[in-house]
Amino acid sequence: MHDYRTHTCGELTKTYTGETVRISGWIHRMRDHGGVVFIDLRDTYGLTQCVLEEGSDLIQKISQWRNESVITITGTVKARTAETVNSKMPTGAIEVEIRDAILQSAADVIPFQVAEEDGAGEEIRLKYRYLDLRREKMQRNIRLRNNVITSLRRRMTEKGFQEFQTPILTASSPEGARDFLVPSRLHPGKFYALPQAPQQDKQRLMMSGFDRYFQIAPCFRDEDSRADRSPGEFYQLDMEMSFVTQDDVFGVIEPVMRGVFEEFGTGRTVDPKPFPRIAYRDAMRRYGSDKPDLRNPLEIVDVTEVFARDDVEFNAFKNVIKKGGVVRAIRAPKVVDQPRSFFDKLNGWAQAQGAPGLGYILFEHVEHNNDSTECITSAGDAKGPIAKFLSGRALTMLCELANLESGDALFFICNVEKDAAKLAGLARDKICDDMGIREQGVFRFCWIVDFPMYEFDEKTNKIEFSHNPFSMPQGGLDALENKDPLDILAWQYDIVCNGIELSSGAIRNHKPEIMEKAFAIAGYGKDVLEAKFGGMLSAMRFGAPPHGGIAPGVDRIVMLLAGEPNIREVIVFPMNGQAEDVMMGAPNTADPAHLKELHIKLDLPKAKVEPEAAQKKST
RNA sequence: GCGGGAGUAGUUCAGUUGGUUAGAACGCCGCCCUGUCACGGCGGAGGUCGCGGGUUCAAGUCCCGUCUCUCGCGCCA
Repeated sequence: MHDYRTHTCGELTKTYTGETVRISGWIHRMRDHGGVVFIDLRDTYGLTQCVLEEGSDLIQKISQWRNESVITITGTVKARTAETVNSKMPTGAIEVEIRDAILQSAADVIPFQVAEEDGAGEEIRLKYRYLDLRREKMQRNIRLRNNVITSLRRRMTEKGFQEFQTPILTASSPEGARDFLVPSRLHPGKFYALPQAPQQDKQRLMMSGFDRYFQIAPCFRDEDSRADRSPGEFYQLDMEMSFVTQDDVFGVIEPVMRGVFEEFGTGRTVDPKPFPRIAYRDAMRRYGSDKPDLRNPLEIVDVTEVFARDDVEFNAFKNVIKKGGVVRAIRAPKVVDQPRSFFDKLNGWAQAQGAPGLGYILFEHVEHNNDSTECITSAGDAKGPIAKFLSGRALTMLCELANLESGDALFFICNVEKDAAKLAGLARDKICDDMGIREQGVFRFCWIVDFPMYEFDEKTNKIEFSHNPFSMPQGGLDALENKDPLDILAWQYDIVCNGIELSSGAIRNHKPEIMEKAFAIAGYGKDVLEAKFGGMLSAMRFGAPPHGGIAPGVDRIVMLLAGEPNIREVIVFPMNGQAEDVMMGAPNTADPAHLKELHIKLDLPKAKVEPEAAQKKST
């Protein structure tokens, strides 16, 4: 018989009755009835009830073992009597009568409970992550992650993509996030950078003629964390393909995303229609966001023209419009029966966001004309604090623009365009959740396309790349030479699911002359370009195929599928919000000899914490 | 860097207007219990109320400072 197990804790059923088996695992729970003792033994596959019958000479020994100790049990599989069957457990029809038990590893008293969700805080869960990971939910999440990654690999491989490994020790990229640096021993004063993404590597592979690349790629960015952004490092399904247009990239990745969300959606559905494509500018106008959650049925409409009319007296908006501002409206359907507090709370919320308030008009009665392209309302049918400032014609225009029905309300936001769009976007989500009308049980995908190539940076007063400087501008060199830079669009796209940005991608620029011009517009001379991207430019001069790709975030995909609001719930050993691994003690000091070898001298800021307190924390 | 929330037993939390010995559940320890499966019963131990200062006859509670965690903003091509 095997030293540790003949079966797992998830597999024994009635068909094994009478067999002598050996199983190993953790003591999940113990129920000591004095004469008879039950042990739920747990491994990653399941739970099996083991029983010590009355009179067993093992009772004395075993009843002293603590939960989470690792033990090996040898015994006989017995069918339970009808009254004692537990139909909630897959192994609930049997139990193992213990003949022998070995304590493989005794557990101290555990700092939080493994067998139940006791609500332990994240700090302590991360400190004892190996205990936390034993819990059912974490086992399920991490297994899901593994299954998702396996599925992604299979789907990409089936489409003819090859998986590559690209360097971890690589060069700093001047654009984008902060790099993690690694000092070089052989080259004093020089540093490697960890890749923020294998962006240039995958382009080099296309230039190497490999045609279809993918990788479950580790990416490193030294930026602050968020609930959906793990600190320090994360994984992407990175892919790139040659001789393709934007449609070709969508044609490959859309079925992969759809497939994996259908495969692991467990009842949640994906709309069978192609993912809608929304131009960036439309997304900002209609949803106030470049990552709209399409489960939210509310849309934003521009009603600036109504408030600019001479027969509208609302000067609070008029004065902003005169200075170039816009008015955006959100239609809230069928809210006529909402209590006054519904509107007051939203107003208070808007003020907390820094807005003067959230004006609204409640349209009690709206009549549609026969041809149904027009609707009318009269002043008496419009209620709310700002209704009195609008003429009947203006109110009718609002009805038409927002396609209102009787009982609907419009909420108004007025500001310069960028701020109005942003607040309208937030208000759109706030109103949706207050009304409780966000769609449940679905994954709503969309593509955001036609991102602008450049944007005006108000801090530096300069034109900057708005996204990836390697993207191909729509219209190519001609557009760069002849259009207003701020009007130039890029072959740059995002994929969004339920309001979470899963990925950015682009058709890349493969022509050195376009690259030079693109960088010149952003104020970078040929020398800068040559210094920073010399290798890439050079590769472009030896026959570079047109190519493009995308890189969906694996952690975010798993997070969505697991239904977790926090990305750290789907990562085995995440760092905390301060990018520390509290269990491993990373980052940590280096000993002087090691630093010397790396030619590094420290120039530390003044200590923020008393040394004593810092020491207390680290123990 | 900025803003919100939190910090009380091993864990999750309660703690009134500032007023007796700071409580509960789970966990832990001891005893009892022959069928439970979140077993049950009895008893017990366990607290620098994050830390420092202040107000007060009296502070978990009020004030100031500070640290930590978390959410958001900035940042994240």
